[in-house]
Amino acid sequence: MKHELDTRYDPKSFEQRLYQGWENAGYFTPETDPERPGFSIVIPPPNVTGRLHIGHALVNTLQDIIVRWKRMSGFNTLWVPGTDHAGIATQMIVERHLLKQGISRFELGREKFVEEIWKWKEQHRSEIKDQLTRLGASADWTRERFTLDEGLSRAVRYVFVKLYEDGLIYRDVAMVNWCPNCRTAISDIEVEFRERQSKLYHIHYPIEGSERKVTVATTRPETMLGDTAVAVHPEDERYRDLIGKKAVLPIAERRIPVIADPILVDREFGTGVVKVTPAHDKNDYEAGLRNGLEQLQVIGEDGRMTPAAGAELAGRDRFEARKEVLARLETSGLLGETKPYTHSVGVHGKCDTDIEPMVSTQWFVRIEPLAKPAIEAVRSGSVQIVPQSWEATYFNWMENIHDWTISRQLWWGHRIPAYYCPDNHITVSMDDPEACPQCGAAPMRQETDVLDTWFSSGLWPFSTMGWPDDTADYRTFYPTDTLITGFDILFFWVARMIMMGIRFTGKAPFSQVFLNGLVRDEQGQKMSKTKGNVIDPLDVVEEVGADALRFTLAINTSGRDIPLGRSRIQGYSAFVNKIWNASRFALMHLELELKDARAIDRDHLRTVERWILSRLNETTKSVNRSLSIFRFDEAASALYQFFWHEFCDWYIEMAKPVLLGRHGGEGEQKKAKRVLLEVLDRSLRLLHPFMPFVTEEIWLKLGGVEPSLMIAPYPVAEDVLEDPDAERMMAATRSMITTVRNVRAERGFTPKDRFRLYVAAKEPRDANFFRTHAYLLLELARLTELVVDGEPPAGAHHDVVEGIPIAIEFPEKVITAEQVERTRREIEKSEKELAAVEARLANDQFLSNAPPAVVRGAESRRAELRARLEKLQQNQ
RNA sequence: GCGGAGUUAGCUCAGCGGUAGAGCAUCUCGCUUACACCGAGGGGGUCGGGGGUUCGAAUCCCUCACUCCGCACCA
Repeated sequence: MKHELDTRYDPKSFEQRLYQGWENAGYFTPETDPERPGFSIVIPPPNVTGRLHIGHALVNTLQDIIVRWKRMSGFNTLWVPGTDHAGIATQMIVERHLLKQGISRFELGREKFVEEIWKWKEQHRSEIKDQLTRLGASADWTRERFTLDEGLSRAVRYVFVKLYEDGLIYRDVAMVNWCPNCRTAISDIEVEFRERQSKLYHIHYPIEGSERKVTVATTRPETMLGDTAVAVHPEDERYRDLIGKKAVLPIAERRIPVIADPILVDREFGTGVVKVTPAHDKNDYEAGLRNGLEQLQVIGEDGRMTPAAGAELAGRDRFEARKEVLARLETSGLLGETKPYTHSVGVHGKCDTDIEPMVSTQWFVRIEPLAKPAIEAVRSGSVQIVPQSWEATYFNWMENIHDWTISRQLWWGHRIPAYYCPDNHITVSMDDPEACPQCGAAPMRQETDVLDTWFSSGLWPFSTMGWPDDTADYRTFYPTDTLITGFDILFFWVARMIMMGIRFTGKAPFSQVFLNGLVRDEQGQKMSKTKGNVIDPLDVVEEVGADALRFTLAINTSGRDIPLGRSRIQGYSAFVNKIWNASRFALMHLELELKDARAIDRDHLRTVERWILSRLNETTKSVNRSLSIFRFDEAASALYQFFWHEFCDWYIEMAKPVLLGRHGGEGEQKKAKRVLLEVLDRSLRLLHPFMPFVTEEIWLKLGGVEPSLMIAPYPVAEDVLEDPDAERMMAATRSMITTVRNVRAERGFTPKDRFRLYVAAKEPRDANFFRTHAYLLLELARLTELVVDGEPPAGAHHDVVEGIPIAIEFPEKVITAEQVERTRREIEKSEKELAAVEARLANDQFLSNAPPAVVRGAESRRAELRARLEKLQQNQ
């Protein structure tokens, strides 16, 4: 029974059909059996803000490779998919979207606005699912989760209440990072620092009752309106006499004290005088607390000046106010020197707005008690970070961690389960309280703030498994095994999952973390819409199929950033095409189906067949090893190298004489077909995690026992298949063929010209091999005759390959200039190497210190070089 | 300022103590009945500079230079 493949590789004709088949058959859904060896992984939930980009394609391809590999390797495998509500980001996008239609969220009100976001979420969630489907992600959609799901929300609430009861969550007044655009507090890590060309302004503050002025320097003149002191160093002789006096704050005309503060002021820096604005600068805030200074808020939550800034400036934007303040200082002659100044400014990463340090009441997580065990988990190796160099970064951050601001003044997210009674007693509990447990008063008002989105994603590995309930999923699949994600969320997400996981489940949520790099364009530039160098993964899938994209991503993943361009993907789509065509060739000749094929009897195989099985075995070994250490590049390269350059270029070509009936009998042909089937079958299995679609489409035609390749066993190396002897003979045969082709071209013959080859095999075994395998050389090297152990005529071209002398007899003596030059260079090169090897072997230190194997290697290399030189010289 | 990574063929990278590699690009020849998204062959590198350890260094150590990425600071 013959199965054929279409002449053309057309991924569109089968990719979606196959995925549907897998999903319908339930292959993505594991059983909940705690007894079976399990493997689980949770997706880094993409934000429901929009479509997936190429970075998502990368991280999900890598997860799918591992997941498919583990599933085929016999593990009860679960990959949990899902999405993140992404607090600020989603709220911002939907708000902008509605504004385009002329609707403001404030008109809509909280409830209606949140409803709008839910609609948006549903649309994008399904779009994301569709995209992952197109990539071939074998995730269990029956277990899909969303961070605002009922179950996950319960986990969030449980954790909040627990941490509050344990004293690890507290509410306090503090200086936080405020985004005037988003009108919410954000945590320290959400602030990004941007280098900016700015100006440093010097401002003179007159001293009351004196002619003296002190000069301060600032990049933010508008904040001077909120100054409540001027500080100098207590031991600074220049200003010592001013301590305790008053300075007159220009414009505001307020009197503010000159104070001494050794912590705030560095004598060496600038003028040695610092303006102190406790309400709008972090250091000043602390100095204010130390010195009992007033906090005067001159910039409001909206980034506009408050009435405290003076009637004329109130309501003006902070940057406009800056210009105004400068103009006024200029007229009053109190503006000093203005210097260009480069410094970093903190901005909100999501909207690029300058952060305004602001004093406000917020909720915080006391982080140190959580961080300590999380540091220990990595230090002890119970959580392994790959590549390991990230560990240093992890420790550095975790050891200097600050309390985490978790409240957000947003509408979209988990509302904080804290309730205030009319007397402002706070109650935090799992259930909504009717009346105040402390004073009995009612009604209770729930806190309007929501939680930082990362608070819920920090629970993802166990909240998705049904925790805090003791569910079958939790027992079977938690802790998860591997986490694959981008290094950019190591602190945002990975660290928090480790902290929360250990605190609440007593176990680290995963044992290995693979951090992948950033996908960049071919020039190594970051991809961005403004640069126009973005690659949409779905466009690529449309063009060349998911398999080519996946393989390209995998073969470029070593742990560092990945340069990616269209031409690169094009290159690997050629490989997929090659697989298709080689399989097509094989299927034209195969008659047996896999399920009817008997085990291969290795003892009766030809050397070529033993050789390709040995190579395949080596490939199998290396692919499994590489995947186990996340070297996707190594695994993919090994497969590429084997399939294309060993299987296609050599094995298939060598099998053709037998398959096409030009050599050997029917018995030989049967054996060759059996091996061809074996190699194709195993290759497809090995390739499947990387290219699930094309391998499945072909493999289904091989008639295997399993209904799908994705649930067929992954190959494991078997030592019996290793065959150094066959490898040696094939290396010699290949070298001979290459040498003939080579010399033919150098001497100006065309591929059609045929010659006689003399092989001087000393060992009877070798001689016998070349006699029985003469057909290989005759066909592939295009010979007229192969003479084993005969005397070559004068004028033949001599060489030595793999220690075996050979000679090529030409019909006429043609020596091209190119050939002479080439021989000269060959000789020169060999002489140089021989001199080096001889020098080494003459060195007693080398002989006594180097491992015996290395010495032996050098000796045989010397023998080979000597023999080869002798032969090459005959060619001159 | 602290920490990390990088500097290998024209490009993008692998190799990390024992004869310099891959993919792409380039050049020559070939449409040989799986594949021109192909086949065969060629050219191309003193492995960033300098020092050291070693019988032996692209590979280990020191140092310098440049690039990138975190974190901190920034009157």
